[in-house]
This record gives sequence, structure tokens and C-alpha cells, in this order.
Amino acid sequence: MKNEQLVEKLEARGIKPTAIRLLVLRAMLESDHAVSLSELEDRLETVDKSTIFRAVMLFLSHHLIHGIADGSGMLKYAVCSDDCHCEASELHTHFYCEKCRKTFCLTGLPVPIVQLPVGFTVNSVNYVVRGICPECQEVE
Amino acid sequence: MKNEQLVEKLEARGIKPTAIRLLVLRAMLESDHAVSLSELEDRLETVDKSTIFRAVMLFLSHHLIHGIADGSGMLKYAVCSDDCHCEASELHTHFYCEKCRKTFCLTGLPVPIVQLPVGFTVNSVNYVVRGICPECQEVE
DNA sequence: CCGTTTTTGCAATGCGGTTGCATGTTTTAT
DNA sequence: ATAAAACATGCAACCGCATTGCAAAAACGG
Repeated sequence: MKNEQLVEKLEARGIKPTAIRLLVLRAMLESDHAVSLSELEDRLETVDKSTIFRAVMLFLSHHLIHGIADGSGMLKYAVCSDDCHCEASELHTHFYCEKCRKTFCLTGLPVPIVQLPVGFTVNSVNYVVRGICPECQEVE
Repeated sequence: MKNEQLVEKLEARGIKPTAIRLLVLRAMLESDHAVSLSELEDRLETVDKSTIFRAVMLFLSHHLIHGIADGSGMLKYAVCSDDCHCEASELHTHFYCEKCRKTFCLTGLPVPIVQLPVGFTVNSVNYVVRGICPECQEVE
């Protein structure tokens, strides 16, 4: 993807597009799965982990990316679609592969919403299906 | 609950009922919400945290309790119903309150299961609704 | 009772996440 | 253009939770 497009994505969310933020965003977009902070650190060897951390926190607070608690112990992050506002109704299902430990966004699958007992207010939903992904099935 | 009953619960899952395991199980059953390791450490001041940790791991591997990734950063644990085998079909919804940071088992609400694309094998599902619990609504 | 196995406590470690501070860069005001 | 202010980055240290190694203590089996 061209840097120009990355700049647009950042500015559309009100984030100043510094060189490093472009690197972080590019790394996230190029991954076929949701990435952890340590994955980003590995892919961006020249960038300090605190800088990556702060970029990710900034992206999160501007709803450019969303976080996923997949039960692996560390949070994973993935870029939201351009028109996403991270409301409960527009969340999608995530899949965590217990073999390769990758987490995938199943953007085509909205999370099912259950009817909660009275008194509960819903802000968001974390729906993670755990199992084996297609690629790991084959390898055996 | 009488110690006798606790012993039964442990033995039903093939766990030798030591004094400390009874304490841990009792603390978990007496809580109205899923507990973290640090909560157990606070409630069982006399017991070392590594001992608590090992008891919890033992309970987990024998399906006496289940773990919940609620996105708070630390795992929470709750006792399973007596007849539970922790299969995907018998899982329930969990609710995480963003104010008091407690996680509740909504045992009456089975987790909804989405139809995954071909190639994915499902082992379990982590379904956590995030929001405000009834008690925290009132306090304001 | 004695030797073996299991359980527990203590201390240390690992790891992911987070922060304080100094430096470097960009922006703003004059 | 220059000085001041605001912001971004790197480095090192720190935090909390999870986990492990090891030795002492307790439970068990003969």
C-alpha cells in the first residue's frame, strides 16, 4: 500500500502521520492476522518498544484499530475498517488458533448478541472462537 | 458449604482434597463473581501464591473450574457446574463490568455459536460482554 | 517406623505492559 | 528568522501477574 493511503487513514482518524506511525500501521495492515505488541517489536527492529506501544495506544483511542483478548495472555490488535466506530453492533467474530497461536478477524461474521438480564448495560463484546485454523489443519 | 461437600466436589474430578485445595475451592465458591489469582491471594493471606496458582492449574486441568479472558489483562476463574465437561455446547456468557472490574458468569445464557467458514475446527468459545453491571449502575 | 511420593512455601525469574525522563523534532508565536 | 512551546522518540527502569526451581514439610505405603 502506498504511503499516501496510510497517511489518509491516519488523518481520517485525527492522528498526525509521523514516520514511525506509518511504519506501525503498515506492519499491521500487511499482517494477515491480528498482531501482538511483541510481534510488532520483532517486525520493526529499529523502533523502540515504548514508541510502538504509544503508537498502538494512540491508534486504539482514535478507533483506528481494535484490541482482542484472545486468551493467549497478550492482547492482539487489528486495523478497523474505514467506516468502523467500534460500536457493539459492528463488531466481528475473532478466531484464535491454538496451534499457531494466531488470531484472525472474521470480518464477515458479526458477533451474535445475547439478551442480558435487566440492569446490565452493554458497551462492547469480545467474542473469540478457539480451535484450529485451516492452515494448521493441513500441516498436521 | 460443608467441607464434606467440598471434598466430594474435588474427588468427583479426581483431585486429592488437601486442606489448602479446600480453602481455595471454598473461596471460589463463596465469591459472587469469577476471581483472579490476586483476589485469591488477598482472601487467603496464609497461603502462598504459588500454592494457589498450582491449585488453580490443577482445578483447570481437571475441569473443576473454567478460565475467562475478560480483557482486563488477568485471567479470571469460576467453578464449573457439577455436570460440566467444558465443551463448546455447554459454555455460558460472561459479563465484565468496566467499573468494578468484576466478571460474572451468566450461567443461564449459553454462548451463541456462529457458523465458521469451512476449514476451521472449534474447540471452545470465549464470549465476554463488557459494560456496567446492575450494582454499579445504582451507585453512579 | 522408615523410605518414597506429594504438597507446600519461599525466592527468584520471565514476560508483557507501562512510565519517567532526557533528547530530538516539529509547530507556533513573535 | 528565532525563540519558546508542544510533541515524538529512545532508553532505562519499573510494575504486576504468571511461572519455575528448590528445599522443607506433610502424607502415604509398606
